[in-house]
Amino acid sequence: MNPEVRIAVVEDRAEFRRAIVCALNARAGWRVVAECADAAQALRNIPGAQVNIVLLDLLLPGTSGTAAIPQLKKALPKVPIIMLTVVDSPEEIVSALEAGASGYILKGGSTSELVANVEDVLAGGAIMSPAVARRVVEYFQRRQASSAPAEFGLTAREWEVLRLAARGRQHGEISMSLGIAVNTVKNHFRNIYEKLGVSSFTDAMVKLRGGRDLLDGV
Amino acid sequence: MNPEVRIAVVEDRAEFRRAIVCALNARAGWRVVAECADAAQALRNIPGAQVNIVLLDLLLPGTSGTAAIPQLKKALPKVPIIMLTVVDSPEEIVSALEAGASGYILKGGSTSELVANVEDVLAGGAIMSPAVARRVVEYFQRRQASSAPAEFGLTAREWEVLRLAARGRQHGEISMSLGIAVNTVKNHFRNIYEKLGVSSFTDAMVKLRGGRDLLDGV
DNA sequence: CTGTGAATAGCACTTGCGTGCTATGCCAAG
DNA sequence: CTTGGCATAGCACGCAAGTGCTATTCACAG
Repeated sequence: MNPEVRIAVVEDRAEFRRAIVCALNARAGWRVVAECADAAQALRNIPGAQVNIVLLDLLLPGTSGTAAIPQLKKALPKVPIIMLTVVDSPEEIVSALEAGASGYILKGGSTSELVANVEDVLAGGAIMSPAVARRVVEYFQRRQASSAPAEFGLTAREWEVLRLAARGRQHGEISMSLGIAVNTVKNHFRNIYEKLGVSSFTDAMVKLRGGRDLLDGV
Repeated sequence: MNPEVRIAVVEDRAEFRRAIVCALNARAGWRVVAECADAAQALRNIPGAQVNIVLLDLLLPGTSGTAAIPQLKKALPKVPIIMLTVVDSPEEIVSALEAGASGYILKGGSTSELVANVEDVLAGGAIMSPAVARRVVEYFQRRQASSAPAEFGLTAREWEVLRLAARGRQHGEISMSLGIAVNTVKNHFRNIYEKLGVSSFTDAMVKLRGGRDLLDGV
């Protein structure tokens, strides 16, 4: 029936990419017809390659994998995309699925699992490994009750700074309100970001809101 | 390590319940210690039965399985619940997961799959069969596509840009996702800010949220 | 047919944000 | 007493965000 399953692999780390490609090529009837190291290559090479399925890494140099999904989907609406990555935060997973990914697998599983997952997706299903499913479930449960504030270990002063910023104040205004230097405000943000594992104010808000975006309920 | 895995099964159709119970009891170290035909029975019998995991049907006489989840969770916060049902609508699946279910399996799979899924959940994961995962993905993608109409005189495109930013995306990522230039993204923000009478993204969020700050409800 | 508004895009520029690094004073736990 | 966490502060640098301005295309209403 299927003359051939044509696969594209997008992954920046060459050794890892090779390993995946080998595992996939080893299966009869499958062939990796496109290997790409970043999003730009992917967008250039994949549309013309007649692929049936795309394996896409999330952390790529330049454009992130998630950002590339909508464009890949626009060019190839019917080709399923599987995310294959080490990133397991609920927010990233949900973003990828919203963007159009059909599956999300964490690196670290065996190659036989990978092959089985690809089969599932080709058969019209979607796949999430148990670890990924767990993150998705966490996402739902947090958005439901936001019961556990998670208490990221922020100090009272850090919360104070955050509250003012959350009301639209900028660094200079915050420093005036609290009677401290702007540099100190910046240091508080620095420490907050580190504790939350983010690198921007907006990301911090999303994280503290349990993944609910800033327009939730508007 | 584990002296015994104690399981509860809630399912109204007796024959089906028997089949499940047999399959689970057949595994060494597992024992079904509670069989219930409806939610009321479940709430009466399960809390005292020292169970490690609950298999719960969705369609039950009287209270639905989903409605029973929060109460079971309140009595036994740490005991995972797996939904086992024929209902595969995205809304029902999402509701169950929001309510606190750790997994969702469609009836019709083999008993060996069932056993494997229970193992995954006991190991701390969450599980979704490919068919269920597919529904969840559909849910996310519809949620992203369906958009609110203009209430502040903002155009559809402007809302689209805002929503991505509200999830923590920065200008460059937004431009990639929408397939437009960064300058165009900036222009959209420019117009948004003018319409709202603000001059920063955070101010725009506060304004759109009716003055409620970004940490409201956290 | 023409005007208006939306979406697109570019360029130059300023400002604020985020980060890397260092440093001091304080206070409580060990 | 010393260690460690917290709050304080400074400086320099790169980059994202926001601003001012212009311009093209397209659809649609007048």
